[in-house]
Amino acid sequence: MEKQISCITCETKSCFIIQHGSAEWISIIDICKNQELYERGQYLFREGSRVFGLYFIQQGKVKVISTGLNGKEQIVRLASTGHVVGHRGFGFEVYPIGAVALEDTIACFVDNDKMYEAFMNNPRLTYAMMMFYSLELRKTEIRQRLLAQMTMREKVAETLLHLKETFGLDSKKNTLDILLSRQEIADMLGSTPEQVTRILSEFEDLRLIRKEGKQIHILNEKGLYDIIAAHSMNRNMQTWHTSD
Amino acid sequence: MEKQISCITCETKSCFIIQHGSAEWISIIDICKNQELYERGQYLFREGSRVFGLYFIQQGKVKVISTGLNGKEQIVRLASTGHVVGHRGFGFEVYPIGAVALEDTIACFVDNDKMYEAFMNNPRLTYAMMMFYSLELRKTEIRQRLLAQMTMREKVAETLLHLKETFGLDSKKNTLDILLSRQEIADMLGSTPEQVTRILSEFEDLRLIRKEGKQIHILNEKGLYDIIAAHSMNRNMQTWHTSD
DNA sequence: CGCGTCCTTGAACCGCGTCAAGCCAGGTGG
DNA sequence: CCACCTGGCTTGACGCGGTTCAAGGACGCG
Repeated sequence: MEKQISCITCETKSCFIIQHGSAEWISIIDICKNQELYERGQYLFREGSRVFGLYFIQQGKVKVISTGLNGKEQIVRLASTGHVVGHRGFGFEVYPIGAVALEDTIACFVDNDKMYEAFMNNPRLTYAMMMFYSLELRKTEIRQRLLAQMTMREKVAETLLHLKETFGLDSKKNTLDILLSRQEIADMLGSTPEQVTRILSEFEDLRLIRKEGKQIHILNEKGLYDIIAAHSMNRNMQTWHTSD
Repeated sequence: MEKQISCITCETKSCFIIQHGSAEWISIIDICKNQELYERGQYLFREGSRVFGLYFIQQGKVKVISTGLNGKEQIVRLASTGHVVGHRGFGFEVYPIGAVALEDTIACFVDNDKMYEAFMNNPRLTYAMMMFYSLELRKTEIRQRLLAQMTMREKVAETLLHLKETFGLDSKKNTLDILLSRQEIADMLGSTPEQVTRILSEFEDLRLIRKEGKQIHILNEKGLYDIIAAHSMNRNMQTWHTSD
């Protein structure tokens, strides 16, 4: 797949480059009018609210959540610079999920009509978008197995590796370039803060990680990988990292 | 959304009608050359094999499986007459999943090139297919929460309701019009046959269901619903039923 | 200094997976 | 027609992992 799939004209000008390998969109919506700043903790959109379009994250980090059983918050996906958010609602009446900024975030909004127009005029864009959904579907499915069949130890190990892949490391040290509370990590796994703490402490004892303040420093990536591999055999998959 | 989205010409002639409500394709591929019969237990395609195209089920029932951790079989989706199978692999090298006939099944195969050609020539078809993927994504996600947060009791109750929605009831009685082994039900939940048996027996004691031979007769649908609702609060969602 | 929030650790409970034994039905062969 | 065997279903006992509850500690903030 070549890189530049299509240029659609927003209000002013916008261009999406689809990097098919990572299945994420890097938006060069530099002149987009609908740019907006969301502060930490602020909602881009809420679960159940009407769908007006898609959000392209230009800068920042976002968690995509959905309210699960007995009010538990489930983190469906984490997204950062260059990712699309809101596509899970595209074509529907209301959003099945909400999106919250984890840190100050700049996002660009493109409304349904503009997207639809672009899709109708450019089959290749539509096709690319379809493939994007297809990939999302696969990732979600991989994650599904993760939730269904892994132990907590494995889930935590997997999640740490996933966080590294998604957000990378702080330039200074190997600390993950994302700050999540125990509660938030638990929300990704469908578990509890206590359990997360326990397992992280265990990993620290095993010299797999080190806690530095609230940051996490990965000492032995292969060790984490082994924890999963020991039980799973096949992790020839990309990370599950779904999107919304 | 209108019903008839597009007619693409297969080798001979074929026409897909997308019923957007159910997000399933009813294929009227009556003259399609690539029709083929698969007997119970036979694979339509296997996990890891090359992707050549999509399968439209004209008659029968199919389970879509993927090999999970430590070799456990995970049932990703059940499909029956009018459904599409294989779209999870579309656009990729190899299938991430396999499909097995649960009973004698007639499926029609359409190859990648034909699909691609149709997509390029008909943006509305592509758009509709994209929306189909989008819906699949939602369903998979709902199922994700199910696996992550429900207890086994709730999962079994949910699955019974799901089976009823998907396959309906035998005309004679309220028995589910699908025959699954305990093992297969367990594979849908990421559990074990023993656990499924236990819970089904419990449900029988509660007069929620009755076992008639190998068939299951649902006596009190609302009771099953209550089991889920008691703990979940909001089940304002469609069934999760994902596809492959 | 005191308060709130989050993290940490311990202890008790319980759901569920595992192992093992018994049961029932269908199929086969004597 | 019965004896036997086989495979799936059922039920019980047990142990482990994980959730829950509760108490104490670390840190930031007014």
